[in-house]
Amino acid sequence: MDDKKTKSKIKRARPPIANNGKEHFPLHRQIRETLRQEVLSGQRTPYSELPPEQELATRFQTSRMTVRQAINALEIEGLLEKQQGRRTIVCPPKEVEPIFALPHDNQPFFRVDKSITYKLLQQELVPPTNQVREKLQLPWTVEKVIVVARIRQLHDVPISVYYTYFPHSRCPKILKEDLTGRSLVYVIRHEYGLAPTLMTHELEVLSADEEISEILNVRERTPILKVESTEFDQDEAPFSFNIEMFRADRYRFKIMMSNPAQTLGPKIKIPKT
Amino acid sequence: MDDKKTKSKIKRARPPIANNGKEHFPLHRQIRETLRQEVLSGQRTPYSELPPEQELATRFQTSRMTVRQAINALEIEGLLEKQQGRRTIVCPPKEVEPIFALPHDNQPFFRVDKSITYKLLQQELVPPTNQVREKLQLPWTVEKVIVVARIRQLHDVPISVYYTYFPHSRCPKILKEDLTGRSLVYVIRHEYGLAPTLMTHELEVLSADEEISEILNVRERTPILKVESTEFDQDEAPFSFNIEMFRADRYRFKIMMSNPAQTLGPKIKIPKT
DNA sequence: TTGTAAATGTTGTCTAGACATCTAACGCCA
DNA sequence: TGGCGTTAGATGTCTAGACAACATTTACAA
Repeated sequence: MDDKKTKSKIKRARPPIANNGKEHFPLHRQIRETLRQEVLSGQRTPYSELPPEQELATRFQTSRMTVRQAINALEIEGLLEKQQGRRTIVCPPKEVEPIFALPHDNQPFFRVDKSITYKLLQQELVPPTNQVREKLQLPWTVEKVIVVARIRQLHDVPISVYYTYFPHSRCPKILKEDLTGRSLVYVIRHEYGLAPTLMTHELEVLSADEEISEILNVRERTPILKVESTEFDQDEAPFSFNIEMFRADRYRFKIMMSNPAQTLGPKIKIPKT
Repeated sequence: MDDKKTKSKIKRARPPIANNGKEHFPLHRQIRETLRQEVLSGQRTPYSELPPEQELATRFQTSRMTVRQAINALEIEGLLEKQQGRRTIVCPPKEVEPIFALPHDNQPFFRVDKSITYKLLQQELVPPTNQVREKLQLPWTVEKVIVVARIRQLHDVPISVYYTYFPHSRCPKILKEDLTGRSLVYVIRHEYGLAPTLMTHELEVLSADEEISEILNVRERTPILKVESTEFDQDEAPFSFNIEMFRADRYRFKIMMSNPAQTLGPKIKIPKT
């Protein structure tokens, strides 16, 4: 778009003389909304560069710090992306394709094409934290659990990191499994015959701290969807506990479930939404 | 805690003379981490007041703007809460009790004690948006759908706002129902006998814009969990579409589900997690 | 030609202060 | 006692500029 000499008609928040007429928003807010509109209306396309902050400051007849305040807010919102030394660019829209799903048969599902890859972080015996001990209902005599930590990637870009904990007694050989390119769920189901009768999922939204942002290669404060799930067998005994942290700035999540009380009848096909 | 004269040992990011030793984080970052530690370690208790920004600036031997940069980041993170004219306070920890749940029988569930109340925003016939038309698979001849919009409150504090859309033909009397204090799900299930055979939920994390922040009475940019759900009957026909937006800064969400393939056996009790 | 150094352009950090706006406390008066 | 304007204290907005850190381009030298 035309980035030059389009002197704006932004209302000054605090006009030189006097103004008891209210009705004016702070300058940084007006700038923010102006820029937002430019992006949402399509005047600025994804990956296109914003003018330098100094130029925007001149155009809006304000100081650079005020422009920065507007831009920073839009960055947190996920509309813009900044990087020191380079110009600020417009973010692409969210992936509409739901990337993680619990389909109607309640088997956790993850897009299974070759574009999904895994990076192993950890696969060993560790002493359980209090949370893991509690979730897996471990007796006090148990001193170690198996932990498998992996990064899930789409086109080699990380979309989540997850930690899975098993009691050692249930699947001792997991430690030696080669998990490259295979869904952990698949291995558990098919090689150990462990299918959950009951699952619980707890969701929480948080913002990426230093550690997570480094692992997922995103900026700090990127919104994260944390999913804690526990799987139970027929005897109500938990056999795995998972913590997965998705970057929530780019992806949507989908859950499909059928009602057991009704599924005793004819089999149900899944309508395409 | 002792807020006075505790001169800090913060390393200056850009020392007066020269420093090629790297190893220093920006000043606002050091201040942020210092304050974060003070909160997380329990030195600062929930609802306690931070010292004024000017005082912190003096203690850290920096300017007020730099302190503000640190505090603003912690506010976005949900650790602090600011309000113009008052001192900044430490946020209470998140509600651990999951406030919204899909229990094992797949009936959406919401805490049913008297502490949950509703505020009606809208209950009328409207022309459907394209999204609603698509989700409800409405023929082109349908010109109006019923929309019910309500705010869900815990102890009279809003926790979510939701919009439910029905085809007019399915439950014509909804328009005249008194929904005060009653769960909409309850009415649909019991008075119209509509129970879903299949449900889909799509989750998305976003940050509160001006409209949402006003409805839910939170600051802009508060993290929001948006849940879009569709309910289908035995004939795979959708009979309701819902959009609910929860404030995600305070609450967790829980989903429990049993595996239909396994629940044909003896009845399952839900373990208390 | 290629590798490296310098220059340039951009965002990041920080300052010291001014004034606006909001809240709560104070104090006066009825 | 109760109501109300004033005042003090706190955060919000904004400026004009300086220097730092990083990415890219340019210029130069081997």
